[in-house]
Amino acid sequence: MGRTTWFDVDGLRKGEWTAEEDRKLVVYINEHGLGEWGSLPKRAGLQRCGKSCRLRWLNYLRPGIKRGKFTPQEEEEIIKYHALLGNRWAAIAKQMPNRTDNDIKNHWNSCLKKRLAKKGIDPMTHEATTTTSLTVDVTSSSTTSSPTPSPTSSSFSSCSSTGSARFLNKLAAGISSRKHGLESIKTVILAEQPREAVDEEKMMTINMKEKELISCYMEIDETMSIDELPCDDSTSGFVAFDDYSLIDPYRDSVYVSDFYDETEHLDLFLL
DNA sequence: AACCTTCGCAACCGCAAGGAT
DNA sequence: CATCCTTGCGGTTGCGAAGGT
Repeated sequence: MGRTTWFDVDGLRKGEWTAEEDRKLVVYINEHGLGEWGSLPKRAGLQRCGKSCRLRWLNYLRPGIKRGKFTPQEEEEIIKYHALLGNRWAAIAKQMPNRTDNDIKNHWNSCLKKRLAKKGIDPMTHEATTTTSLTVDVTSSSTTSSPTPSPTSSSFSSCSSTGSARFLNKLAAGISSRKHGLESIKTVILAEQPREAVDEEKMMTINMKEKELISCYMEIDETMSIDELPCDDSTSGFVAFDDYSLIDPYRDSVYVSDFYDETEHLDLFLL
């Protein structure tokens, strides 16, 4: 199975990889390590573009890749992480180190998405399609009507509420780093919003959201040990995503605890 | 047996972010 | 500061296999 082989205008080979090409790539990387994909093909004696080599290595040749059928447990994991992270396949793949993002994405698109839809669950919101979907947005007027938390009713969506998630994440990052006062954080973030997006009503909602976020953030005591962090707590709605960050799926937000101040960690969640 | 449709998956493409110059 | 280059990501496509009629 695969694509037919052809050559582009620069004489670079496209389409299916041969066993000989795979061998050359593996031998070269084993000898010289990763990096400099642009010049790698020439040095490895391959008539491919660097991008193609990189993809082949990451999705197929790299050691430790698990191939073949997904187990029910893996499928459950994908659904769980998709509910939290949306279509961020690379982020999901980081939680499942033996599977590639491409593999996960393919399995989701060809199988899991349809399966959820058949069950009456919206694959994007992970909510029952028969009930009204509640998606938090900075434009929403009410912030007090979060649904009863349950692992399958998350409204963490990467599409319908991208703006609000980005806003809240940046705010959380700003608070977390304590580099700026709240007002300056807000000013910076609002400057990034499209002009028409910041009307008076939205400002009020943002202010309300800000207070809500701060109060939520304060629930995390910096003196807490990792084990004491809220985890799948039906009262708070927090889900401990890893040792240092919490997701509040009902507010499309991520909170990073204060004792971990490397903001790059938060990048995983930025939409 | 022939044809059509769906599935599964490897690979491509365009875009964006970040670093180097 | 601007431009170029590299790397990484997500959406989409192409195509053989499998299944259905």
